[in-house]
Amino acid sequence: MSNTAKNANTDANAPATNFIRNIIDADLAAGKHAQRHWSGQPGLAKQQLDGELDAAKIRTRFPPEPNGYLHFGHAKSICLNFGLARDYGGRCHLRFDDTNPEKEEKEYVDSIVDAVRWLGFSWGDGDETNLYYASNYFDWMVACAEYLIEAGLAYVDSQNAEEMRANRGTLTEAGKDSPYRSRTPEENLELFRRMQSGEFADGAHILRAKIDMASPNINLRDPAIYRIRHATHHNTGDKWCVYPMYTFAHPIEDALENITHSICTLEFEDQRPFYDWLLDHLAAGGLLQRPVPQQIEFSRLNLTYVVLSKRKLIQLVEEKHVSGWDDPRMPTLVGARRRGYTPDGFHLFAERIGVSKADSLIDYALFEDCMREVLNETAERRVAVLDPLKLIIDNYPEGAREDCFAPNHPLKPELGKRAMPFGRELWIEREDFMETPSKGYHRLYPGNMARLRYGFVVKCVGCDKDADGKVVAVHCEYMPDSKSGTPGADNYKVKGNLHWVSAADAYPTEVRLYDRLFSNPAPGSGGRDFLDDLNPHSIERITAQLEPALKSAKPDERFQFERHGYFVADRVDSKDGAPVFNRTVTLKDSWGKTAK
RNA sequence: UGGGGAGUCGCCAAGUUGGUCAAGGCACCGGAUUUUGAUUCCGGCAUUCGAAGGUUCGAAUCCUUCUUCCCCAGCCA
Repeated sequence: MSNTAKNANTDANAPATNFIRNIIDADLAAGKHAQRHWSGQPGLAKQQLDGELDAAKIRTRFPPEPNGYLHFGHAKSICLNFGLARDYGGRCHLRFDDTNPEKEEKEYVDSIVDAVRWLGFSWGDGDETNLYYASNYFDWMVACAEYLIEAGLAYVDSQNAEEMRANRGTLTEAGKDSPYRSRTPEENLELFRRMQSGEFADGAHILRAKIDMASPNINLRDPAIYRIRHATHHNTGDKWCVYPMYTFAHPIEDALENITHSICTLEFEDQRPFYDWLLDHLAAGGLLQRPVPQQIEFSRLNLTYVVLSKRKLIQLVEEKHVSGWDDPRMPTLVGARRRGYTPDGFHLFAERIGVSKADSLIDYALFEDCMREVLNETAERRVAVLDPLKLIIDNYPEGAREDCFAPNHPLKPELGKRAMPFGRELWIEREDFMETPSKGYHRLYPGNMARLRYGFVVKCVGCDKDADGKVVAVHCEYMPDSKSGTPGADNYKVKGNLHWVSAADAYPTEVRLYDRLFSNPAPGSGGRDFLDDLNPHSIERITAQLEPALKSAKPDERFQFERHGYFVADRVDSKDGAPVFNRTVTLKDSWGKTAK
């Protein structure tokens, strides 16, 4: 058969193919990167060439700016970059792109390291390698800048910001050359050195690449590459008062680190010509090793019912629409962790959404389904009554108690069973009783039989109501020979199956029922303020009655509360022996859909 | 009006050397199993690939025109 390619594509275990993998496959086949040398550390060509051939087949990198918390969009990029390195026998570097001292903080560095680790990735051998900072490359970057100056490819401009903007032209009109554009290399070098020495105020001068002020691509109209900033940097302190721009710094960072495939989002596509221009000149000058890295762009993640823009996320936190960056409703990784979402769920999600260059809006249901899929496999089952209604078994002896046994995981009998105390008075869900049942309802209603899961079959005989007509207790009679696990228990054929908790043994505690933060699939669409689309019911705090075993749940421990969904013991608010729970995601509910 | 990208089922997304190729997932709709109305399991779900022309024996894949959407005028990244 000659259709192995086809079969590879239909193999469920094969990683999904995408345009980036196609590029890498082709590069590998051509041996494009096979001759790169690697000294074990980032460095200029001279240093790298002294090293061995790079053992890493490819090198990718995840390059966050440490100026905020990572969110779901970053998770996509992390899974992509680290996943590619893993699958191709390569390395993925964690690199902090910290070239702007005014925005970046150490605190964010730590939280980003945590988040990437939480997702299950590591960047080197023993985590001590391949964790880099762009700010550690400043000496090399200055060398690159000075090379450009000497080669007549960069100049110091002394226009102020407004003049520069005015002379940049517009989308349809060419820009005008700066009056300082023709300074000699000697003059430029001297000025650039004086910029470095701290002689000038912020904004007095700026180093620009000398390309073409009439380029139809605005990014090529002599882009700024080095600016004066008298600011303390989180990593380099006060060593520098000039800092490179992203445009200039990023390609060099990639090249110094032997990155083969520099993957970024679509908005950087226009900058690729400069990326290539820069690296080609620096390689031609012998500063950087060839082949130089290749920038590849993919479309960023958009999710229904979610906002991912940094500005909006900050606004949610600062205006207290959420409790903080780690609010379980936030699409941040710290929020996801508190919510109970799992790293494996993110991996699955990243795999399923794929990678392409088309603008996309992923259905949040897909994300939730991924989480359910891994949680269904991994989470132990427990019982919780979220909206308690008293069930009294009239024919069960007062004061009597016995144990019922429930499997911890229906798919994994090896996880054993646990005892659940059973007694005359139980808590059941209010919605598991209807005085006058709707069509198709097969739980408790007068005259109907249903099984108390893992316990007995009971027959509903009536209910008690208060003065307002509200049901306050349900009465039933149990069938003593129907106990789950005993011979003959299956003689009773009932459709209804409800969960319950012994009232005398229950552990009452707070449970937060989280739902989507926004009620509109596209928050803020149609010109509305996105805050107007906030879902007023995104959190509901209730006191639930849980089975006693749940009292010893540890923070971050995840469970399926049967018939409800997946819950996690909150890592922040749980006390020892007194956990509170967050709902991660509900179970699918085909009845709830049709019944309402 | 300049430049750069993208338009394949409700949502993603394979396919891009033209020939049973319209994969797969989510959603949805059936039906079977089920002590979670969950899971699992079967089955259904694009004569059509933004539109219109053209080339060809044959096109989602080539050509032409048109159209819609996204990004770019920070000394942010």
